[in-house]
Amino acid sequence: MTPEKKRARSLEEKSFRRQQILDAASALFGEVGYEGFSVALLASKAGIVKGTLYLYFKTREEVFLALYDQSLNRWSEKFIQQLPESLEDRAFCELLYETAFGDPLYVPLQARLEKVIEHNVSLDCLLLSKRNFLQEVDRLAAASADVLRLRNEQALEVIKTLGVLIVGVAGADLAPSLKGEEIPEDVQHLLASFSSRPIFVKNAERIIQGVRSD
Amino acid sequence: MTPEKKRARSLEEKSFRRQQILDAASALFGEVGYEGFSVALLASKAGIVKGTLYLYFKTREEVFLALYDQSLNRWSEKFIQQLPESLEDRAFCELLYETAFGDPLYVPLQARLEKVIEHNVSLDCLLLSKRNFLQEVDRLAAASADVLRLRNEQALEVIKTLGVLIVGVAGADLAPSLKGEEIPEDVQHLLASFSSRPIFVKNAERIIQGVRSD
DNA sequence: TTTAATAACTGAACAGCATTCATTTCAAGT
DNA sequence: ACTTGAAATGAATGCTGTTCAGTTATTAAA
Repeated sequence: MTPEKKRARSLEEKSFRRQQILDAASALFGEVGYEGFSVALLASKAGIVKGTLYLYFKTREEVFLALYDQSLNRWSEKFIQQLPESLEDRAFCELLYETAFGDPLYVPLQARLEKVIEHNVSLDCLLLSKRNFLQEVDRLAAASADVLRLRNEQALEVIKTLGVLIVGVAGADLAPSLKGEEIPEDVQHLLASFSSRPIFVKNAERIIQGVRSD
Repeated sequence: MTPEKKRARSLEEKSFRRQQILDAASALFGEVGYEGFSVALLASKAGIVKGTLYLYFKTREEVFLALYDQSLNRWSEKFIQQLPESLEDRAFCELLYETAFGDPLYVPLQARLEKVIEHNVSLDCLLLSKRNFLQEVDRLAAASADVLRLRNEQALEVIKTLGVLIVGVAGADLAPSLKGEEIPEDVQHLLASFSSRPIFVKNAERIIQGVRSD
């Protein structure tokens, strides 16, 4: 748990310690999820005490925001890297879905970003995050424009809209907490009809086609 | 604050008291929003003490869930009632957006439903809520089928998908907490380009057209 | 090598939260 | 008037994120 006990004096050491905390947070999130997450657990996982955490992050939510920024960049990178030269709309949507939902942090954090995380964060952090977001959207749009044979402006609209759709379908799937429960037939059927993957893929396709034919 | 001090003995009186609490919760939510909401405030607003609240709701989130169920029914009712005999796709989407976002509770609660509220709620309450949801979706679909000249199955898909889109765009608008802050030009521009209304209307239209031409 | 200054780090304390439960209080039935 | 059962209470509990006066490791100076 505590690979480094030395104090962080230089800027380098400090940002290394900061990243250590974020790595611990990432691991903890994977174990207990958003709801089970606590500052006490994070501190213990990172091998420091709670007080030290607040030297590196002003609030618990700033940890999540930093985690979100990293997860967005990681996903964006991976998605762009996997994009072939050309792709059918359908396959494009499937790849986007798989890579986004494949990331252990991106979708859970994106889904809670505006309504939960951003609510307890300094303006500085928020602006930093928004600018990073803007940059990644631009990168994604530029990469997608070629693949989908769209003008850059159109690709930008596609990326923005599919981001919105991701958030929308993120809530659709059954909460893991209910996985073991006894759920009656009718409700089980309802939940199945809201399965996120087909909803996303089908409608993402419709949106791309809509943008293309404008 | 305390219009009724008498004890609730009969089932009627109890469900009346329950509704009193929900009304107080609704008013409180309007004043302080989701983040500012607390059980202590709610109790004081309802003219009872915290302990009494827990005779009527097992958890804080069950209050929100009950509030959500009512808001869904209220919005659905209002939307259906305002539907004319026939409507262009665009106007249909606009009406849906206006009525949904016009309700003071529906969108804020729907946006937090799966990722926050449902997390601390008994299975009974959850099933009740899901069944109510299913029923309202069916009502909405039936009413929309005529108006949009779609088969019932198609209308069902449209309603389900637009619900997802509502959740997606719900996070898009600027948090009210930042309304007064000094936000730089570039970020302001970014946020403006994510304004929920045009995104919803435009893409809802595309989705309806997609469903129609399947 | 000893001393002084700096700031990273600590951990106890705090205020606020949702939730619980032994006790009190009230209204209906006898 | 008395008994009874359940509604209502409010103090207590255990948890939360956050703060800060004090401690200690580290570097720079003497």
